[in-house]
Amino acid sequence: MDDLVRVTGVGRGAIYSDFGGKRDLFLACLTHYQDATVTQAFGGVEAEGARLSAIEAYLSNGIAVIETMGLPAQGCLMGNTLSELSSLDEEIVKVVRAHYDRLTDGFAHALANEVGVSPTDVEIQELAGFLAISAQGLWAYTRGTDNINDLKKKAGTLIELVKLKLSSIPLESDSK
Amino acid sequence: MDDLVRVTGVGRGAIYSDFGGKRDLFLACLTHYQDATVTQAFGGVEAEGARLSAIEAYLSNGIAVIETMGLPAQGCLMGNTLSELSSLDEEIVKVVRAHYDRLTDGFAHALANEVGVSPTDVEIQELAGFLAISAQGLWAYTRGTDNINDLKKKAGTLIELVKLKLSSIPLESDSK
DNA sequence: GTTGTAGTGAAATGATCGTTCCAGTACAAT
DNA sequence: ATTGTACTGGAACGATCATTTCACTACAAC
Repeated sequence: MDDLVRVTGVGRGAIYSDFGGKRDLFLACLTHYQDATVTQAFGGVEAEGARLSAIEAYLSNGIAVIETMGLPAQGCLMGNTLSELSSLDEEIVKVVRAHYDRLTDGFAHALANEVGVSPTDVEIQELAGFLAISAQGLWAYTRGTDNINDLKKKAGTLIELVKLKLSSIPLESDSK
Repeated sequence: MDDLVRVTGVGRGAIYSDFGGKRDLFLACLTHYQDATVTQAFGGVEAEGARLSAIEAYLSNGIAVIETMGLPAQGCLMGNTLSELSSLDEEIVKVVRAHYDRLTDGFAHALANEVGVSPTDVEIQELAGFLAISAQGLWAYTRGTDNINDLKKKAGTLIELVKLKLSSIPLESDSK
């Protein structure tokens, strides 16, 4: 709280009257992170007509941002929150779960477009959920490394594996 | 610290004389976690002659333990620590990095055995590093879900993708 | 100009927590 | 029996921190 007062230049009283307290402030941060940061970074994957290239762009853009900010990075607020959750605050868990669902839906959307099947396809859903987990794992990893090329290669491997899997789901599509 | 005194039944003074303080205690916990918990869970992958089946067992055993302990789970201490690292304590970062390296080496060892190539093979190394990240992502995810079947499917997808990739590295091997 | 709203700046409160200290106890070694 | 070691139980200290309160200021509305 002291840090917030110092960094934002906003008075203590204003913070406590605008938000209820520390926990509510944090919840508001989570929501704002979803609306602003995640939408900014992930919106391309959720956009109409997005395909595998949008997923590639999501990863490489994320890594590019990290590169300009300098390693080690800060990771994803959602993933960090999930790993810090000791007192399992149901309201906060709900927000984090919604994030994973959002990632999964977005990935499924783009993957389905790529292959030309329904986003509700079981294999697509499962692959999308897996992508969400691996991506979160990657963002967590950025907190501990200082090797940007390592990061890029790992993202590349993720995309490569997804492509391999996609090519084994050949239905009514024209694939890239 | 109060919790530790209450739960362990060890006096406060003893804790502070045996370990230096809170930070040193935590570092000792990290080291002990490596020696005991990780070795217990991951030793099969590191064992001589381990192959892909050992990796499958590592994942399914981990999920089985989680199932008996009940969801949501606690995740991996190394991964949790990495995500909680705000004051980047170099000594602690070192331990967490070593954990990722250990996972990567272990995976590379088993993957190389599976395919019949050297563990230093570039593609094997990259796939192993990717496995480490995805596995950590999976353990983090267990902190937020209560769906054990979802977990099992995600682990299955990870293994499936690894198999797909392995089958594209056919050198001098007899594969499973 | 007055009123109302929103914010500042700083002090004060109360809780939490890491750490230290010490008197007393259990017990093994000699 | 005595000495030494290791530990307990609990008090106490000091720092940190979330939260509250309040006198004062800036400013828009009317």
